[in-house]
Order: sequence, then structure tokens, then C-alpha cells
Amino acid sequence: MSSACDDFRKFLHARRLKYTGEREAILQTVEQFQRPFEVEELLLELRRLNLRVSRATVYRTLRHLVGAGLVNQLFFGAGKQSYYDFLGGGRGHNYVVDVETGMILPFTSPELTALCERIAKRLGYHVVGHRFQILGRRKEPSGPAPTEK
Amino acid sequence: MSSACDDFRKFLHARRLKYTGEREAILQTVEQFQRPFEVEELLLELRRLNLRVSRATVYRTLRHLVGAGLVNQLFFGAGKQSYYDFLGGGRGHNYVVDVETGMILPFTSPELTALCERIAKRLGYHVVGHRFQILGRRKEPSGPAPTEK
DNA sequence: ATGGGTGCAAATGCTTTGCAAGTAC
DNA sequence: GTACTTGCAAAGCATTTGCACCCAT
Repeated sequence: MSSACDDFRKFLHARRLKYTGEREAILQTVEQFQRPFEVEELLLELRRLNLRVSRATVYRTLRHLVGAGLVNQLFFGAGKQSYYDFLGGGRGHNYVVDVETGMILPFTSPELTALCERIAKRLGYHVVGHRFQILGRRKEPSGPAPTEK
Repeated sequence: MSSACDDFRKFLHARRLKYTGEREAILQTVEQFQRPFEVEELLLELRRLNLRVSRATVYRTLRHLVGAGLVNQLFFGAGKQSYYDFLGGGRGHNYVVDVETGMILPFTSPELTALCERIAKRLGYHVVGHRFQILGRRKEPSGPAPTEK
């Protein structure tokens, strides 16, 4: 069993919540994603794998996974779906968002962590977490873009 | 007239949009806020000043102000109201969010700007903008908290 | 046995939109 | 005169919730 499953089990047990088949199915499917995903995508993947879980349960479980610190939730606007990102492989809470394609590229930055601490300290706060998105546009590999018309 | 008004006028004119009384009223009221605010607060303030503007027009105008770069929009989750922040006085796009009270504290950080550039460059992107929130908990000024109970 | 979990459908809450009448340019 | 705007109410959309039944512990 994955360590994430174990962590989740412990998290649930500590608050007298139950480790159900639905919750296990969701976590295992979430773990497969190699990139941030939307609820709709997760539902499709669950159905593809013949795992029957309702939309409501997916939302409820994602909330627990976020609470457990196993998954990060990204906001892109009111009325827009949240993205969720499994925090495996040392992944942090930092993303480059390609403003042209919408692609979301996670990255890690120890400098950023240090910067958070420094700023929070200056303002009299303890760091509990952070959200960081760089909005960017892909650089042309070289030379001007293909001739416009 | 404030420079922001002027900027907005130019922005609108450049795209053949109109500078109406409603838009002016909204911008001037937005400018008064010394901190990030919700649409609901803005509406209340407009009514207090006897400026009649509909909710729909407030939303439509805020969208233009964000597009013009005069106002920043902060997301806190689907189904949660956006906050808006007038970008005056060198204010950037960085905030400390008090996880206990919900208070939103803007701050500036030249280091962060530099860090964005460095990271984006490394990944092959041009920086178009960024969103940064530090989630924090207020430090006790000193000693343990006042006796519980 | 029991307290939490699930699916369904309805509800919620922020934001957007269609439309008819008004107005900046 | 011609678009663009406005206010209103209705629609839209992601997410949450009430409820009756189910199940992990």
C-alpha cells in the first residue's frame, strides 16, 4: 500500500472517520495523475476504471485529502473549477500557469519557502501555508515567431 | 481627477468603450478603500454615497478594472466571493491571509518579483503576472495567551 | 449496534447573461 | 445615428447539503 494511503488512514482514524472503499478508490486514482487535474477529469478516470463513486463523495473526499495535506487545491476564479494536485514526490504549492494554453506546471523553490518565512516574520505572522502562481507566456525557442501572414 | 481615472479613461477609449457615470462612480469608490474588499462591501458603500449602480454593472466594471491593471482580483475558492484590491500606492499582488480572522494584508516584495523572473526564465517562460498568498497565523506578542476559561 | 458514509436530487451562492430601454460619442 | 451600457430578472455553474439507506468499526 502506498504511503499516502497509510497517511490518509491515520488522518481519518485520528478523527474517528472511516476508511471506505470509495475513499481508497479516490486516493489511488488521484495518485496516478502526474499533474493537476479537475474534478471532472477525476470522475471520468474513476468511471474508466469502473470505480463507482458519486460526484458528492468525490468532493467530500477531496476536502479531506486537502485537510490531510495530501492534496493541494488551486483556485483560478469564481465560477471556475478548482484544480487539485497530489502532493507526491516532494511537490510543493507552486505553479507556473501558461496564460495561453492554461497548462499548469508545478515547480519547487526552496528560496520561496525561505522568503515566506522572512516576510511573515517581518509582519508578525507564523507561516501556515502559501499559494503561489506565476502567470507566464512560453518563450519562443529562438528567432521571431513564424511569419505572421 | 485621479490618475487612475485618467488611466481608465484611456483604457476604455482605446477599445471604443464608453466612460459612463456609473464607471466613474465605481472607480472613485474603489479608490477610497484602503484594503481588499468584496463586491458586497462595494455595493454598500456605493449606496451609502447615494450612487445608484446595479450589481451587474459593478461586476462588469470590476472586470474592466482588472483588465486595465488598476485592480487586482483575489480568489479564495469556487463558491466564495472574490476580493478586489485597488492597486494604488505601489501595491503589488502579494498578501498575507490570516487563517484565523480572514484578514488580508497586502505587502510588497522586490525579492519576490526577482524570484518570479528567475524561476520563469529557468522554465522557459516570460512573466505576465503572479498571485501570491502567505497563509499565516498571528504571533502572540509575548508570553502565553490570556488564561483560557 | 452505531455513528459516520453514500448517492441522489435539490439547494446554495457567486457571477454572468438576455433583453429592452437608455446614453456616450 | 450607432454602438455600447444599464438594470432587471433569469440563467449558469461549481460545490454543498438534506435525507433515507448502507456499512466500517
